[in-house]
Formats: sequence, C-alpha cells, structure tokens
Amino acid sequence: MAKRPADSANGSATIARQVPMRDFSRSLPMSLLRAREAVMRQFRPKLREHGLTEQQWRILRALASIEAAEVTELARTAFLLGPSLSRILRDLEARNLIERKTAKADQRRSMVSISKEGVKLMASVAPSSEAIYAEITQRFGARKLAELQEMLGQLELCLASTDASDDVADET
Amino acid sequence: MAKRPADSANGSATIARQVPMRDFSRSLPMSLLRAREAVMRQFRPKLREHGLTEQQWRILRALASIEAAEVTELARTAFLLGPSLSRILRDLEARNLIERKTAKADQRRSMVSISKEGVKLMASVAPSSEAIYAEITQRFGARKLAELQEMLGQLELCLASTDASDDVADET
DNA sequence: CGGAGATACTTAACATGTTAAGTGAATGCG
DNA sequence: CGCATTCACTTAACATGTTAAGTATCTCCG
Repeated sequence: MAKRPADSANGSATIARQVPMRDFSRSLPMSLLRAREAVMRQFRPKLREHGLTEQQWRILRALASIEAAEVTELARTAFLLGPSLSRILRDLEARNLIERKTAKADQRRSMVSISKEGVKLMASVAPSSEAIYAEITQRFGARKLAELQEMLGQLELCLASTDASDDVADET
Repeated sequence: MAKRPADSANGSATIARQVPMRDFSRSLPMSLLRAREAVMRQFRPKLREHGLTEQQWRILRALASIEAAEVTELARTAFLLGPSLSRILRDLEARNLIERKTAKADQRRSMVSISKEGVKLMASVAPSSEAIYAEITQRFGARKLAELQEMLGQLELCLASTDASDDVADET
C-alpha cells in the first residue's frame, strides 16, 4: 500500500495559501469524531450480534437505570433528538423490548419503560459490554481515562451557554 | 470499579441491581458524543447559512489542503465511509463545487479536486469558521485544548490495533 | 368558559452512517 | 491468453441525525 504520504508535504500550496486554515485532520471535531469511532468500533460488533444498534442500546441502558420516563426525559438522558427517539421507540415497542402507556394526568405524555424481555436482553449483553469497557480502560489507563472524561465534561460545560439561543444580552 | 448508578432518587434499584453497569451518562462514548455535539453546535449554523453540511465542509477542507485526491484517499482524510462520500461527491459535483476526472492510468480511479467556485465558497466561510474555533480555544484554554487533543489521539492509537484483526504491520 | 399560546410528542423530508451487494476495470497466474 | 481474484468505486437498503411542520393536549388569561 502506502500510496503517498498525503500530508502537507505535497503540492498543498495553491489553495492552502488562499484560505489558510488549521490542519484539517487536527481540528477538534475531527479528533473527537475519530476517538469516538475508535471506541464504538469495539462495541458495535457485539451489539450487532444481539440485533441492537448503538442508539437502541443507549435507550435500553437509560431505561434500565431510570425505570420509567417520559419521552422527552428519555431523549435528554440518551442524548437523542426527539424524532430519532420516536422512531426507535416505535421499533423497540414492536420488538416487545419496551412498554408505553400514556400518563393519566397528562394525555400528551407517554411513560416508557423497559419490558421483561428487554431486561433479559440487557442481561445477555451487559457482561460483554462491560468486558469491552474494562479492556479499553486497561489499555488507556484508568486514571487517564478519568482525566479525559473530566476534560470532555469541562469542554461541554464551557460551550453550553453560547448556543442556548439569542438571549445572551441579559447579563449586562 | 464502582458498579452502581448511585444517582436518581427514584426507584432505580430494580433493574440496576440485576444488570449492574457503569452510570450510563458517564460512559466514554457518551462523553465523546456530547463533547463533539457541543462543539459542532457552534459551527453548524454558520455552515448552514452557506448551504453546507458538516460533512460537505469536511470534504471541501480536505480537498483544499491536498489539491486532488482519489476517492478512497479522500474518504480516509475526511473520515467518511465510501458510500457516504460517493453520495456527497455526486451532490457537490452537481453544485459545481468540485471536479472529477477518471485517471488515465487506471480507469477505476477518479481524481477529485475542488473547483474555482468551491474555493470561493471556502473563502467566504473560512473566516467565520476560524473565528468560532478561536472562540472555543479561548474559552477552553489553548493549552488545555492541546492536552485534550493529545489524549484523544492516544486513545485512538491505543484502540487502533484491536479491531483490524489481521493487517497490523502495514502502515499506521 | 373559551380561545391564543405553550407543550409533548409525531411525521415528514432530506442528509449521513453503516453494512452488503453490485459493477466495471486491473492483476495474477496457470 | 483466459479467467478467477482483487480493487475502486457505486448502489441499495435500512437506521439515525437534523430541521421543519403537524397534531393533539394542556394552560393561562381575559
């Protein structure tokens, strides 16, 4: 293989001179994307064995830990957008992995919970999942991992206020 | 390792006891996902103003820095899967932002390059993009940012060899 | 009480992620 | 030379990301 170094050593001059930008492959979004992909690549095959996608697994895990939740709350917990969640819940319900019932107090809300079958499925996947996580932790180092997560949390936090909406003018 | 959710004052006991797992919201994949989303949320609106998606922008940036590339090489650089890239290139070509020509030496390969219009578009977006990146850097701290990227790179590296499953000795 | 507005989803439409299969062009080897 | 294999993509099919619009329900204020 080894087609070419393909880095900045070739004729990258032309356009790069007109539009100077940080080396693309070292941008923060790319770093985060690649790191996450590297991690998920470890999990996906095992999940797939059980007919689960990454997002479906997220939902089941979230439900297992909070017992029952409204859709919006679940979306926040599993970090999914409403429309995605809506579709996934429809599918998971069809597979009898979750259950829903509309709340009596507020007909708009529906309470979602994991089913007995869902629990069984989780029980069959969780050990492998934990094993993979342990392997990653060992490879990278537990302390370093904690450090990384801390930094990621701080990054998230320090960017959280910017985008909320256009109401940034109140703190004058 | 802490095998307890240890949060949520409600009845999270039932299932969590049967299937003990790390607190879901603190898993590495979730941390990475949320951090990346927090970052991209800063960029997406501006890109959208110019009719570009995140991936299209990645491709244009990659092309701008390497001048011309085969599809496979571009996929590696922009960190996209072949099928996604195939579709996006079709669209970008229709918008005259890129150009393609099949290589003479090997009819299978096609060389992709950014067009004059593509360069113009990049020039109109790059300043805002850089400004946003600068803002992020300032908020988070340049040193900390570099540290974070270093760790992300290490994480990627230490997981890289696991999944390849056969060709580990080639390049990297 | 009643209607405007807010809320909690759901649908729709388009773009990408992900895996598998397809297509045409090069290669290797008998 | 001939043909199976490999290679470089492309299509296809399904699932999710993302934004906008739709629908039913609830809340609040007059």
